[in-house]
Amino acid sequence: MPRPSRESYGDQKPPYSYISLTAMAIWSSPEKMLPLSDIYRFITERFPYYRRNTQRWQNSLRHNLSFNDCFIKIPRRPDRPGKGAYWALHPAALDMFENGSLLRRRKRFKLMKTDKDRLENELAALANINRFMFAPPQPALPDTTSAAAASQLVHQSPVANRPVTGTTVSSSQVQRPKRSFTIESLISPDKPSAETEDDLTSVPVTTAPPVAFLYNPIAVTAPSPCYGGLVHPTSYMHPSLVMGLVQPHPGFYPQHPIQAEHPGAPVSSVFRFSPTLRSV
DNA sequence: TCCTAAATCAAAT
DNA sequence: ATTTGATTTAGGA
Repeated sequence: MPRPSRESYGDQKPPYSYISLTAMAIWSSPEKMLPLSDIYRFITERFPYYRRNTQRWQNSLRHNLSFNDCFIKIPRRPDRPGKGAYWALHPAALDMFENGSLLRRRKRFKLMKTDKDRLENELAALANINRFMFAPPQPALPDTTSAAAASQLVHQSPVANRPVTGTTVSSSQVQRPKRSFTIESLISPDKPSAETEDDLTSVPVTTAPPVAFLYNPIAVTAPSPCYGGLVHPTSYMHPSLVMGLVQPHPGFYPQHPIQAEHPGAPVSSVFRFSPTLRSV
């Protein structure tokens, strides 16, 4: 007999809030993160009720994504183009339904402003690094440690890690002499110079960082074959926001291999230069 | 009934 | 596609 083998509620509205539906969709994915379009699909495929009035509920859904801190937007990797960013669950929000109700939580999941700002910076930094990794090829730098090696490594993506210039991150331009990128300068334990701290977000990006990109390691169970990596020191948020070095990078490579079991573990000062990559 | 999360409508980026 | 605001609806203690 025609029976919706699914866990379908037929045309009745499922007893789930948009937040729980979205969380389900995200959590059901291998990488624990999905673009908006896939969230829509997950819902419409399972719940016939949502095959109607799409304009209405999808607008509400989107409203939820950006309004609730439990959802974080992760920039799409340039080598995997598509529309929109990926949406993931904030690790600290994984238990937001512990009270049992998928209709209404006891309290909203909200981050303190300070945490929200940190998250914002981190994502900016990662997106920034992401850009470098996939920056269009350019004449080699005298000092580029691994431009050549970089292009022959991972995947089939056209990778080039040459400096991107003229990519201004913020308003207040800061004139500074370009100097060659050196591992030493990035991992050196000494303080990032007086002016650094407060001006990180307003410096033109001019230096090539190590080849890296971000992914969502919340789903990683073991060091990924093609990425060595370092857990971002300020990866307060996503156990998952991990910087994956695409290839062994002199001076950087696995000071601390990715350990899915210990995500977010503080590492070195390698990423001291974030949130904005700057000439050093 | 009260509190406030969630849904809705919709304008602005 | 995202973010934000205003307003209404409704879960559940």
